[in-house]
This record gives sequence, C-alpha cells and structure tokens, in this order.
Amino acid sequence: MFSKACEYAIRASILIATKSNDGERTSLKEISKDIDSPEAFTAKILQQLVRNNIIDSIKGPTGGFIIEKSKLDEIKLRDIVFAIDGDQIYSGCGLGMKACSEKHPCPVHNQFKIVRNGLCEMLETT
Amino acid sequence: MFSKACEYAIRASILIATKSNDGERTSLKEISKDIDSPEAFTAKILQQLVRNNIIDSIKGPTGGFIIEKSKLDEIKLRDIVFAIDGDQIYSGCGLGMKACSEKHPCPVHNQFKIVRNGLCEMLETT
DNA sequence: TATATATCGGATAATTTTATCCTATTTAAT
DNA sequence: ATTAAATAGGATAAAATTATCCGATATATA
Repeated sequence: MFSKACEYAIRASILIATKSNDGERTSLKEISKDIDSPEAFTAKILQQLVRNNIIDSIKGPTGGFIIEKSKLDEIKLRDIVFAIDGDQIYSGCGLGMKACSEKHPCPVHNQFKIVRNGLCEMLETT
Repeated sequence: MFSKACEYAIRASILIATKSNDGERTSLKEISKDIDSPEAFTAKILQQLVRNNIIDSIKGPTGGFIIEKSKLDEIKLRDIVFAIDGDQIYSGCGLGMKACSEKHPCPVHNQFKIVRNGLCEMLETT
C-alpha cells in the first residue's frame, strides 16, 4: 500500500503525537526502537517530516522530536503520505494506464475508483 | 497500490481476455505495444501467469497467449495479484507493525481494515 | 526437412528504494 | 569554556525492483 519510508513516517508520527500529547519529546533512538526501524534511515524520514512542517526537531541534549499542540488534531495521514510518497496514490489510473480517464475508463476504472476514494477519505479524516 | 509488474500483468490479462473472447491469440509484441510495457520484462511476467495457470501460451509461428474460454469468467483480479505480488496486500498490518493485531490494534487499524476489505472485495469480484 | 517465428529461461544490467557511515552543527549541563 | 548528547546532511552501500540481452526450444508453413 505504502512505501516502507511512508510506513515508518506514519508509525513515527503516531508515536511522537502520543508523546507530545503528554508534553514529552521523543528521541530518534526511542523512535527507531519503538517502531522497529533502522535508526539512520528513520532520521532521514523524520527530517523530511520536519521540512514539511509536520513535526519539529530540537537539537542538543534532551532534544528530540515533537508535534506542536496546536497541530495535534490538524495533522492527517494524508499530510504524512504526501510528504513522503507524494501524490502517487491519488494521481492517475490504478493500473497506470495513460489512456485511462473518466471519458475513456479502463475496464476496471470504476471499481478502482471506489476503493481509492475510500482510501483517500480515510487518509483525509484520520 | 500494485507493483509495476502487477500492473502489467493485469493490463496484459485484460487484453488477452478480450482477444480470447473473440477467439484470437495475442502475441507478446502485440501485448507490450498495446499496454505500453517493455517487451522482455512483460515476457517474464506472462511466464509467471502461465505457470500459475492463469493464461496459456502457444509457441511457434502464429503462437501467442490465450485464456481458455472456460476460465474467462472465473479469473479474478485477485488471482493475478496473487501470482505476481503474492499475498502482501492481504497479510499483516497496513503499517507493517508486527505487534498490530485484532487484539492489539494499532491506532489506525480499523480505518485501514475498512479500506483493505473494500480492496479485497473488489479484487475478488472483478 | 528447412526456415522463420514465437515463447522460454538464464544471465546480466540499470534504476529505485532502503539502509548505513561519518562528519558537522546545535545546545544543555557541568 | 568544555564536554557530551542530540539532530542535520552528504556520501556511499546494499537490496529489491525493473529492464535488457541472448541462446534454447517449440512449431507452423513452405
């Protein structure tokens, strides 16, 4: 469904959000241990989330990652997926057919559409 | 959503099914041209479909690929996806969390479940 | 039977994704 | 100020996916 990078991003975000809700910072070490991901790779992904303004980082001892209180209820899965995987989930035909469109739908266009709409709705509300 | 290999497999299968319904064979060249995929790579994928008994191949001049009439209505997207990508779409947590299960669901478990069930249902009926 | 056409299958290459390493920078605490 | 702990970021490596090449095999047709 998602790339591994995106999976890590979502899992990390959930952890950071939970901790942030308790007013705690979460260190990279803690994150990669908790979500069971490679540390250095996870660091890259967190940097992307920082650049995309989804999480904040604090350097130095006692540093770590947080999500601003004001953002806690605003951030949707969609934002994370976009930051890491881009819009590929939304764009184009589910089968990658260039010629497929609403006007010239591929044979499974409508069935795919239903599923994708469900997915997008979920990403935008969760 | 799917790997490219799987996309090619589905697109090729749709084409072969259509032609087979008209009693025609479809050559590799025709397939890769029609579905806009690399020829040699497509050949590998078609071989997998042959081994998985989804399509049949006929060698030699005037050869090509067909789907038996009796199978035409029986083959579901599910079969193709399984043959190429395996059961990854069905198995495990949508976020790849080992610890996630019905008993200890991850925070987005139920939302993912709805979407995946929709996808599986579609794959099994189309 | 000879030939041309088509799939089969092993080996290899290119690309993308995932993962690691190492140094720089920031900053809390002593 | 010094030190130690933490993130930042560039360079590189490993693994997986996608793609290509080429000889082998099968077979319809002349």
